[in-house]
Amino acid sequence: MKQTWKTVLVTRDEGLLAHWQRALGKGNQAVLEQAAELFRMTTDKPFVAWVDLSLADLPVWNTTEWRTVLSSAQVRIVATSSNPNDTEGMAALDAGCAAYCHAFSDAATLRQVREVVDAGHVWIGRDLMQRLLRNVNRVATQRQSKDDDWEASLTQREIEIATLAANGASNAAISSQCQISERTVKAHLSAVFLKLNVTDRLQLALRVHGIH
Amino acid sequence: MKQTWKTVLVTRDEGLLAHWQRALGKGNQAVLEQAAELFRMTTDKPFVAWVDLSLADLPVWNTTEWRTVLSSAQVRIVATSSNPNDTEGMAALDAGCAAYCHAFSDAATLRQVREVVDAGHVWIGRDLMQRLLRNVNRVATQRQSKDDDWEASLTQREIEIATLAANGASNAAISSQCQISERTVKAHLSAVFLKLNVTDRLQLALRVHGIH
DNA sequence: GATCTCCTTGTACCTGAGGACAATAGGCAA
DNA sequence: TTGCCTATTGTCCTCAGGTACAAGGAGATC
Repeated sequence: MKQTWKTVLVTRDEGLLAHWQRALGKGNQAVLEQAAELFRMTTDKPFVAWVDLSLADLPVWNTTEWRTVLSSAQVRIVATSSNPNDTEGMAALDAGCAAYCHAFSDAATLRQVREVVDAGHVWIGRDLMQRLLRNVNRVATQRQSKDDDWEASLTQREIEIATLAANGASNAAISSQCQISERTVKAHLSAVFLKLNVTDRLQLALRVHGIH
Repeated sequence: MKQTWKTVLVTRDEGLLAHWQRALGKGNQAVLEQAAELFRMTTDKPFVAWVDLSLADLPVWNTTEWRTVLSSAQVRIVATSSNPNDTEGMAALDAGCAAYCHAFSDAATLRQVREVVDAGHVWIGRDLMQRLLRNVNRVATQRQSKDDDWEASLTQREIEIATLAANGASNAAISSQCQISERTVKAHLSAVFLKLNVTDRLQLALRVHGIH
Protein backbone atom coordinates (compact mmCIF):
# COMPACT_ATOMS: atom_id res chain seq x y z
CA MET A 1 0.00 0.00 0.00
CA LYS A 2 1.13 3.49 -0.78
CA GLN A 3 2.08 5.43 2.28
CA THR A 4 2.46 9.16 2.08
CA TRP A 5 4.80 10.63 4.60
CA LYS A 6 3.76 13.51 6.71
CA THR A 7 4.42 16.82 5.06
CA VAL A 8 6.14 19.73 6.75
CA LEU A 9 6.21 23.06 4.96
CA VAL A 10 8.90 25.49 6.02
CA THR A 11 8.39 29.02 4.73
CA ARG A 12 7.29 32.47 5.76
CA ASP A 13 6.06 33.34 2.29
CA GLU A 14 2.28 33.19 2.36
CA GLY A 15 1.99 33.06 -1.41
CA LEU A 16 4.32 30.13 -1.53
CA LEU A 17 2.52 28.38 1.28
CA ALA A 18 -0.78 28.76 -0.55
CA HIS A 19 0.79 27.47 -3.73
CA TRP A 20 2.17 24.41 -1.97
CA GLN A 21 -1.11 23.69 -0.25
CA ARG A 22 -3.01 23.95 -3.50
CA ALA A 23 -0.64 21.46 -5.07
CA LEU A 24 -0.08 19.08 -2.20
CA GLY A 25 -3.33 19.34 -0.28
CA LYS A 26 -3.73 20.44 3.30
CA GLY A 27 -4.07 17.08 4.98
CA ASN A 28 -1.45 15.48 7.19
CA GLN A 29 0.84 18.45 7.25
CA ALA A 30 2.44 21.05 9.47
CA VAL A 31 3.66 24.53 8.72
CA LEU A 32 6.79 26.05 10.21
CA GLU A 33 7.81 29.62 9.85
CA GLN A 34 11.34 29.28 11.12
CA ALA A 35 14.06 26.89 10.18
CA ALA A 36 14.97 26.55 13.84
CA GLU A 37 11.66 24.82 14.49
CA LEU A 38 12.58 22.17 11.99
CA PHE A 39 15.63 21.18 13.98
CA ARG A 40 13.57 20.82 17.13
CA MET A 41 10.97 18.58 15.55
CA THR A 42 10.36 15.29 17.30
CA THR A 43 10.93 12.41 14.94
CA ASP A 44 8.27 10.01 16.12
CA LYS A 45 6.82 9.85 12.63
CA PRO A 46 8.76 10.08 9.39
CA PHE A 47 8.15 13.25 7.42
CA VAL A 48 9.22 15.17 4.34
CA ALA A 49 10.17 18.79 4.91
CA TRP A 50 9.75 21.26 2.09
CA VAL A 51 12.22 24.02 2.80
CA ASP A 52 12.12 27.46 1.25
CA LEU A 53 15.80 28.26 0.77
CA SER A 54 15.10 31.98 0.73
CA LEU A 55 14.37 31.88 4.45
CA ALA A 56 16.62 34.34 6.14
CA ASP A 57 17.60 32.34 9.20
CA LEU A 58 18.64 29.22 7.33
CA PRO A 59 22.02 27.88 8.42
CA VAL A 60 24.53 26.69 5.82
CA TRP A 61 24.43 22.99 5.01
CA ASN A 62 27.67 22.26 6.69
CA THR A 63 26.40 22.58 10.24
CA THR A 64 25.61 19.99 12.86
CA GLU A 65 21.96 21.03 12.85
CA TRP A 66 21.53 20.14 9.21
CA ARG A 67 23.74 17.07 9.46
CA THR A 68 21.61 15.66 12.21
CA VAL A 69 18.41 16.14 10.29
CA LEU A 70 19.80 15.01 6.95
CA SER A 71 21.33 11.85 8.33
CA SER A 72 18.10 10.78 9.93
CA ALA A 73 16.18 8.04 8.17
CA GLN A 74 12.98 9.60 9.45
CA VAL A 75 13.38 12.88 7.61
CA ARG A 76 13.73 13.81 3.98
CA ILE A 77 14.38 17.33 2.83
CA VAL A 78 13.07 18.91 -0.33
CA ALA A 79 15.06 22.04 -1.01
CA THR A 80 13.21 24.67 -3.00
CA SER A 81 14.41 27.93 -4.42
CA SER A 82 12.62 30.86 -6.00
CA ASN A 83 15.51 31.40 -8.35
CA PRO A 84 17.34 28.11 -8.62
CA ASN A 85 20.93 27.96 -9.69
CA ASP A 86 23.37 25.14 -10.20
CA THR A 87 25.65 25.95 -7.33
CA GLU A 88 22.87 26.07 -4.82
CA GLY A 89 21.36 22.90 -6.22
CA MET A 90 24.56 20.93 -6.09
CA ALA A 91 25.20 22.07 -2.56
CA ALA A 92 21.76 21.04 -1.44
CA LEU A 93 21.84 17.61 -3.04
CA ASP A 94 25.37 17.02 -1.93
CA ALA A 95 24.37 17.81 1.62
CA GLY A 96 21.82 15.02 1.39
CA CYS A 97 18.58 16.64 0.34
CA ALA A 98 16.21 14.35 -1.50
CA ALA A 99 15.24 16.96 -4.06
CA TYR A 100 16.02 20.40 -5.37
CA CYS A 101 13.41 22.24 -7.37
CA HIS A 102 11.86 25.57 -8.14
CA ALA A 103 9.66 26.61 -5.22
CA PHE A 104 6.90 27.70 -7.57
CA SER A 105 6.99 24.69 -9.85
CA ASP A 106 3.58 23.83 -11.23
CA ALA A 107 1.35 21.62 -9.12
CA ALA A 108 1.94 18.53 -11.22
CA THR A 109 5.69 18.79 -10.79
CA LEU A 110 5.40 19.35 -7.06
CA ARG A 111 3.22 16.30 -6.70
CA GLN A 112 5.71 14.37 -8.74
CA VAL A 113 8.52 15.49 -6.50
CA ARG A 114 6.57 14.29 -3.50
CA GLU A 115 5.95 10.90 -5.03
CA VAL A 116 9.56 10.41 -5.99
CA VAL A 117 10.79 11.47 -2.58
CA ASP A 118 8.18 9.36 -0.81
CA ALA A 119 9.43 6.38 -2.75
CA GLY A 120 12.92 7.02 -1.48
CA HIS A 121 14.43 8.36 -4.66
CA VAL A 122 16.03 11.63 -5.58
CA TRP A 123 14.42 14.28 -7.73
CA ILE A 124 16.53 16.61 -9.81
CA GLY A 125 15.68 19.10 -12.54
CA ARG A 126 16.80 18.61 -16.05
CA ASP A 127 19.19 21.54 -16.33
CA LEU A 128 20.98 20.81 -13.12
CA MET A 129 21.41 17.21 -14.16
CA GLN A 130 22.93 18.24 -17.44
CA ARG A 131 25.37 20.49 -15.64
CA LEU A 132 26.39 17.70 -13.32
CA LEU A 133 27.03 15.37 -16.19
CA ARG A 134 28.99 17.96 -18.10
CA ASN A 135 31.33 18.36 -15.19
CA VAL A 136 31.83 14.65 -14.70
CA ASN A 137 32.30 14.15 -18.37
CA ARG A 138 34.89 16.87 -18.70
CA VAL A 139 37.11 15.15 -16.19
CA ALA A 140 36.66 11.72 -17.66
CA THR A 141 37.72 12.84 -21.10
CA GLN A 142 40.58 14.91 -19.80
CA ARG A 143 42.19 11.86 -18.27
CA GLN A 144 42.33 9.58 -21.25
CA SER A 145 43.75 12.03 -23.75
CA LYS A 146 47.30 13.25 -24.24
CA ASP A 147 48.42 10.09 -25.99
CA ASP A 148 47.26 11.42 -29.32
CA ASP A 149 50.27 11.96 -31.56
CA TRP A 150 48.76 14.35 -34.03
CA GLU A 151 52.23 15.54 -35.00
CA ALA A 152 53.34 12.15 -36.22
CA SER A 153 52.27 12.44 -39.82
CA LEU A 154 53.00 16.15 -40.24
CA THR A 155 56.08 17.92 -41.53
CA GLN A 156 57.92 20.42 -39.39
CA ARG A 157 56.43 23.36 -41.21
CA GLU A 158 52.94 21.92 -40.96
CA ILE A 159 53.29 21.41 -37.23
CA GLU A 160 54.43 24.99 -36.86
CA ILE A 161 51.50 26.39 -38.75
CA ALA A 162 48.96 23.98 -37.27
CA THR A 163 50.04 24.99 -33.79
CA LEU A 164 49.53 28.65 -34.54
CA ALA A 165 46.15 28.03 -36.10
CA ALA A 166 45.08 25.82 -33.20
CA ASN A 167 45.87 28.66 -30.85
CA GLY A 168 43.58 31.06 -32.60
CA ALA A 169 45.80 32.78 -35.13
CA SER A 170 44.15 33.83 -38.40
CA ASN A 171 45.69 32.96 -41.73
CA ALA A 172 46.82 36.56 -42.11
CA ALA A 173 48.48 36.50 -38.70
CA ILE A 174 50.24 33.26 -39.45
CA SER A 175 51.43 34.51 -42.82
CA SER A 176 53.02 37.58 -41.34
CA GLN A 177 54.54 35.68 -38.47
CA CYS A 178 56.02 33.01 -40.72
CA GLN A 179 56.96 35.45 -43.46
CA ILE A 180 55.04 33.61 -46.12
CA SER A 181 51.99 34.45 -48.19
CA GLU A 182 48.52 33.84 -46.90
CA ARG A 183 48.00 31.44 -49.74
CA THR A 184 50.81 29.25 -48.51
CA VAL A 185 49.31 29.16 -45.08
CA LYS A 186 46.13 27.88 -46.62
CA ALA A 187 48.03 25.24 -48.54
CA HIS A 188 49.73 23.96 -45.40
CA LEU A 189 46.53 23.94 -43.43
CA SER A 190 44.69 22.11 -46.17
CA ALA A 191 47.39 19.45 -46.07
CA VAL A 192 47.08 19.26 -42.29
CA PHE A 193 43.30 18.94 -42.43
CA LEU A 194 43.63 16.10 -44.89
CA LYS A 195 46.24 14.25 -42.88
CA LEU A 196 44.43 14.61 -39.56
CA ASN A 197 41.07 13.98 -41.12
CA VAL A 198 39.45 17.15 -39.83
CA THR A 199 37.45 19.77 -41.68
CA ASP A 200 38.44 23.10 -40.18
CA ARG A 201 40.74 24.85 -37.74
CA LEU A 202 38.38 24.44 -34.81
CA GLN A 203 38.43 20.68 -35.17
CA LEU A 204 42.18 20.99 -35.48
CA ALA A 205 42.38 22.98 -32.28
CA LEU A 206 40.38 20.37 -30.37
CA ARG A 207 42.64 17.66 -31.69
CA VAL A 208 45.85 19.52 -30.97
CA HIS A 209 44.79 20.32 -27.43
CA GLY A 210 43.65 16.80 -26.73
CA ILE A 211 39.93 17.44 -26.40
CA HIS A 212 37.46 14.77 -27.47
CA MET B 1 -3.64 18.48 -19.97
CA LYS B 2 -1.50 15.52 -19.22
CA GLN B 3 -0.16 13.90 -22.32
CA THR B 4 1.42 10.49 -22.11
CA TRP B 5 3.97 9.84 -24.79
CA LYS B 6 3.82 6.68 -26.76
CA THR B 7 5.72 3.85 -25.14
CA VAL B 8 8.24 1.68 -26.95
CA LEU B 9 9.61 -1.34 -25.14
CA VAL B 10 12.91 -2.70 -26.38
CA THR B 11 13.79 -6.15 -25.03
CA ARG B 12 13.95 -9.81 -25.95
CA ASP B 13 13.37 -10.95 -22.40
CA GLU B 14 9.80 -12.19 -22.17
CA GLY B 15 9.73 -12.06 -18.41
CA LEU B 16 10.86 -8.45 -18.45
CA LEU B 17 8.36 -7.56 -21.13
CA ALA B 18 5.55 -9.03 -19.07
CA HIS B 19 6.76 -7.14 -16.02
CA TRP B 20 6.82 -3.86 -17.91
CA GLN B 21 3.41 -4.40 -19.39
CA ARG B 22 1.94 -5.23 -15.98
CA ALA B 23 3.36 -1.98 -14.64
CA LEU B 24 2.83 0.34 -17.56
CA GLY B 25 -0.23 -1.15 -19.21
CA LYS B 26 -0.44 -2.42 -22.74
CA GLY B 27 -2.07 0.55 -24.39
CA ASN B 28 -0.36 2.94 -26.79
CA GLN B 29 2.83 0.98 -27.01
CA ALA B 30 5.08 -0.95 -29.34
CA VAL B 31 7.51 -3.76 -28.66
CA LEU B 32 10.85 -4.10 -30.40
CA GLU B 33 13.10 -7.10 -30.08
CA GLN B 34 16.17 -5.56 -31.62
CA ALA B 35 17.93 -2.31 -30.93
CA ALA B 36 18.38 -1.80 -34.65
CA GLU B 37 14.65 -1.38 -35.04
CA LEU B 38 14.72 1.54 -32.65
CA PHE B 39 17.11 3.45 -34.87
CA ARG B 40 14.84 2.96 -37.83
CA MET B 41 11.73 4.23 -36.07
CA THR B 42 9.93 7.07 -37.75
CA THR B 43 9.60 10.03 -35.45
CA ASP B 44 6.20 11.30 -36.48
CA LYS B 45 4.99 11.02 -32.89
CA PRO B 46 7.09 11.59 -29.81
CA PHE B 47 7.77 8.46 -27.80
CA VAL B 48 9.64 7.13 -24.80
CA ALA B 49 11.76 4.07 -25.42
CA TRP B 50 12.45 1.70 -22.57
CA VAL B 51 15.69 -0.03 -23.44
CA ASP B 52 16.94 -3.24 -21.86
CA LEU B 53 20.68 -2.67 -21.66
CA SER B 54 21.38 -6.38 -21.55
CA LEU B 55 20.40 -6.68 -25.19
CA ALA B 56 23.27 -8.24 -27.07
CA ASP B 57 23.22 -6.14 -30.20
CA LEU B 58 23.19 -2.79 -28.44
CA PRO B 59 25.81 -0.38 -29.83
CA VAL B 60 27.91 1.71 -27.46
CA TRP B 61 26.55 5.16 -26.65
CA ASN B 62 29.20 6.92 -28.58
CA THR B 63 27.88 6.05 -32.02
CA THR B 64 26.04 8.11 -34.56
CA GLU B 65 23.01 5.86 -34.24
CA TRP B 66 22.56 6.66 -30.58
CA ARG B 67 23.54 10.27 -31.02
CA THR B 68 20.87 10.79 -33.62
CA VAL B 69 18.19 9.26 -31.45
CA LEU B 70 19.32 10.92 -28.25
CA SER B 71 19.56 14.37 -29.74
CA SER B 72 16.04 14.20 -31.10
CA ALA B 73 13.41 16.15 -29.21
CA GLN B 74 10.89 13.52 -30.23
CA VAL B 75 12.50 10.65 -28.40
CA ARG B 76 13.39 10.03 -24.79
CA ILE B 77 15.32 7.00 -23.69
CA VAL B 78 14.86 5.16 -20.43
CA ALA B 79 17.88 2.97 -19.86
CA THR B 80 17.24 -0.08 -17.72
CA SER B 81 19.63 -2.65 -16.38
CA SER B 82 19.15 -5.97 -14.62
CA ASN B 83 22.19 -5.35 -12.50
CA PRO B 84 22.73 -1.61 -12.42
CA ASN B 85 26.09 -0.10 -11.63
CA ASP B 86 27.37 3.42 -11.39
CA THR B 87 29.57 3.35 -14.42
CA GLU B 88 26.84 2.12 -16.69
CA GLY B 89 24.42 4.62 -15.25
CA MET B 90 26.67 7.60 -15.66
CA ALA B 91 27.45 6.58 -19.20
CA ALA B 92 23.78 6.29 -20.05
CA LEU B 93 22.75 9.58 -18.51
CA ASP B 94 25.76 11.33 -19.91
CA ALA B 95 24.85 10.10 -23.35
CA GLY B 96 21.52 11.83 -22.93
CA CYS B 97 19.16 9.23 -21.57
CA ALA B 98 16.25 10.61 -19.56
CA ALA B 99 16.45 7.92 -16.92
CA TYR B 100 18.48 5.00 -15.63
CA CYS B 101 16.87 2.41 -13.40
CA HIS B 102 16.65 -1.24 -12.49
CA ALA B 103 14.80 -3.09 -15.22
CA PHE B 104 12.78 -5.04 -12.66
CA SER B 105 11.93 -2.11 -10.44
CA ASP B 106 8.55 -2.45 -8.81
CA ALA B 107 5.53 -1.29 -10.77
CA ALA B 108 5.09 1.90 -8.76
CA THR B 109 8.64 2.98 -9.47
CA LEU B 110 8.34 2.23 -13.16
CA ARG B 111 5.19 4.28 -13.38
CA GLN B 112 6.95 7.06 -11.54
CA VAL B 113 9.82 6.96 -13.96
CA ARG B 114 7.37 7.28 -16.80
CA GLU B 115 5.68 10.26 -15.24
CA VAL B 116 8.92 12.05 -14.57
CA VAL B 117 10.23 11.41 -18.06
CA ASP B 118 6.92 12.42 -19.61
CA ALA B 119 7.15 15.70 -17.77
CA GLY B 120 10.54 16.32 -19.32
CA HIS B 121 12.63 15.70 -16.25
CA VAL B 122 15.37 13.26 -15.50
CA TRP B 123 14.97 10.26 -13.23
CA ILE B 124 17.92 8.95 -11.33
CA GLY B 125 18.30 6.51 -8.48
CA ARG B 126 19.49 7.61 -5.11
CA ASP B 127 22.83 5.82 -5.03
CA LEU B 128 23.89 6.90 -8.46
CA MET B 129 23.06 10.47 -7.62
CA GLN B 130 25.26 10.37 -4.56
CA ARG B 131 28.12 8.96 -6.54
CA LEU B 132 27.67 11.61 -9.17
CA LEU B 133 27.81 14.39 -6.62
CA ARG B 134 30.88 12.97 -4.99
CA ASN B 135 32.70 13.00 -8.29
CA VAL B 136 31.65 16.48 -9.20
CA ASN B 137 32.59 17.94 -5.87
CA ARG B 138 35.93 16.27 -5.72
CA VAL B 139 36.86 17.84 -9.01
CA ALA B 140 35.03 21.11 -8.66
CA THR B 141 37.02 22.10 -5.64
CA GLN B 142 40.42 21.35 -7.10
CA ARG B 143 40.01 22.71 -10.58
CA GLN B 144 37.41 25.42 -10.24
CA SER B 145 39.98 27.53 -8.48
CA LYS B 146 42.34 28.12 -11.35
CA ASP B 147 39.65 27.69 -13.93
CA ASP B 148 38.36 31.11 -14.86
CA ASP B 149 34.61 30.76 -14.84
CA TRP B 150 33.60 31.80 -18.30
CA GLU B 151 30.08 30.70 -17.46
CA ALA B 152 29.59 33.33 -14.82
CA SER B 153 28.19 36.08 -17.00
CA LEU B 154 26.26 33.82 -19.36
CA THR B 155 22.67 32.67 -19.24
CA GLN B 156 21.84 28.98 -19.10
CA ARG B 157 20.96 28.88 -22.75
CA GLU B 158 24.12 30.69 -23.74
CA ILE B 159 26.23 28.24 -21.79
CA GLU B 160 24.53 25.36 -23.51
CA ILE B 161 25.13 26.74 -26.97
CA ALA B 162 28.63 28.00 -26.24
CA THR B 163 29.58 24.54 -25.01
CA LEU B 164 28.38 22.92 -28.19
CA ALA B 165 30.15 25.46 -30.38
CA ALA B 166 33.34 25.11 -28.36
CA ASN B 167 33.27 21.40 -29.03
CA GLY B 168 33.19 21.83 -32.76
CA ALA B 169 29.49 21.83 -33.56
CA SER B 170 28.44 23.95 -36.52
CA ASN B 171 25.61 26.44 -36.24
CA ALA B 172 23.41 24.09 -38.22
CA ALA B 173 24.22 21.18 -35.91
CA ILE B 174 23.50 23.27 -32.85
CA SER B 175 20.24 24.54 -34.26
CA SER B 176 18.96 21.04 -34.91
CA GLN B 177 20.14 19.72 -31.60
CA CYS B 178 18.57 22.56 -29.64
CA GLN B 179 15.48 22.69 -31.81
CA ILE B 180 15.87 26.35 -32.64
CA SER B 181 16.64 28.23 -35.85
CA GLU B 182 20.16 28.78 -37.04
CA ARG B 183 19.57 32.49 -36.72
CA THR B 184 18.93 32.11 -33.01
CA VAL B 185 22.12 30.17 -32.60
CA LYS B 186 23.97 33.06 -34.16
CA ALA B 187 22.23 35.50 -31.86
CA HIS B 188 23.24 33.53 -28.77
CA LEU B 189 26.81 33.14 -29.97
CA SER B 190 27.10 36.83 -30.76
CA ALA B 191 25.99 37.59 -27.23
CA VAL B 192 28.52 35.12 -25.88
CA PHE B 193 31.35 36.60 -27.95
CA LEU B 194 30.52 40.03 -26.65
CA LYS B 195 30.35 38.96 -23.03
CA LEU B 196 33.54 36.91 -23.14
CA ASN B 197 35.30 39.46 -25.30
CA VAL B 198 36.26 37.05 -28.06
CA THR B 199 35.79 37.35 -31.80
CA ASP B 200 34.95 33.87 -33.03
CA ARG B 201 34.17 30.31 -31.98
CA LEU B 202 37.78 29.23 -31.98
CA GLN B 203 38.66 31.85 -29.40
CA LEU B 204 35.59 30.72 -27.52
CA ALA B 205 36.74 27.11 -27.62
CA LEU B 206 40.14 28.02 -26.22
CA ARG B 207 38.51 29.96 -23.45
CA VAL B 208 36.00 27.28 -22.60
CA HIS B 209 38.64 24.59 -22.49
CA GLY B 210 40.97 26.68 -20.41
CA ILE B 211 43.75 27.20 -22.93
CA HIS B 212 45.81 30.40 -22.88
C1' DG C 1 1.09 49.18 -16.38
C1' DA C 2 5.88 49.99 -17.35
C1' DT C 3 10.32 48.02 -17.59
C1' DC C 4 13.73 44.62 -17.99
C1' DT C 5 15.91 40.29 -19.27
C1' DC C 6 15.90 36.34 -21.96
C1' DC C 7 14.71 33.60 -25.95
C1' DT C 8 13.36 33.74 -30.32
C1' DT C 9 13.45 34.84 -35.52
C1' DG C 10 13.90 37.60 -39.79
C1' DT C 11 16.55 39.97 -43.88
C1' DA C 12 20.60 41.77 -45.66
C1' DC C 13 25.48 42.13 -46.04
C1' DC C 14 30.57 41.28 -45.56
C1' DT C 15 34.55 38.47 -44.97
C1' DG C 16 37.63 34.79 -43.64
C1' DA C 17 38.15 30.02 -44.63
C1' DG C 18 38.69 26.27 -47.30
C1' DG C 19 38.40 23.58 -51.77
C1' DA C 20 39.41 23.10 -56.88
C1' DC C 21 42.85 23.54 -60.21
C1' DA C 22 47.45 24.75 -61.36
C1' DA C 23 52.33 25.95 -61.22
C1' DT C 24 57.53 26.74 -59.86
C1' DA C 25 61.53 25.21 -57.41
C1' DG C 26 64.99 22.89 -54.23
C1' DG C 27 66.48 18.52 -51.84
C1' DC C 28 67.01 13.66 -51.97
C1' DA C 29 66.98 8.78 -53.15
C1' DA C 30 66.53 4.76 -56.49
C1' DT D 1 67.92 11.18 -64.76
C1' DT D 2 63.70 10.43 -63.03
C1' DG D 3 60.58 10.56 -59.74
C1' DC D 4 58.91 11.86 -54.84
C1' DC D 5 58.54 15.01 -51.06
C1' DT D 6 58.32 19.65 -49.36
C1' DA D 7 57.66 24.53 -49.60
C1' DT D 8 55.90 28.12 -52.04
C1' DT D 9 52.34 31.09 -54.61
C1' DG D 10 48.50 32.19 -57.85
C1' DT D 11 43.30 32.75 -59.19
C1' DC D 12 38.50 31.54 -58.91
C1' DC D 13 34.68 30.19 -56.36
C1' DT D 14 31.55 28.76 -52.64
C1' DC D 15 29.95 28.94 -48.10
C1' DA D 16 29.79 29.00 -43.09
C1' DG D 17 30.39 32.35 -39.74
C1' DG D 18 29.64 36.78 -37.94
C1' DT D 19 27.58 41.60 -37.83
C1' DA D 20 24.03 45.25 -38.33
C1' DC D 21 19.40 46.43 -37.77
C1' DA D 22 14.84 45.16 -36.18
C1' DA D 23 11.26 43.06 -33.43
C1' DG D 24 7.66 39.95 -31.08
C1' DG D 25 6.53 37.11 -26.94
C1' DA D 26 7.13 35.26 -22.28
C1' DG D 27 8.15 35.96 -17.62
C1' DA D 28 9.92 38.47 -13.78
C1' DT D 29 10.33 42.93 -11.35
C1' DC D 30 9.08 47.36 -9.80
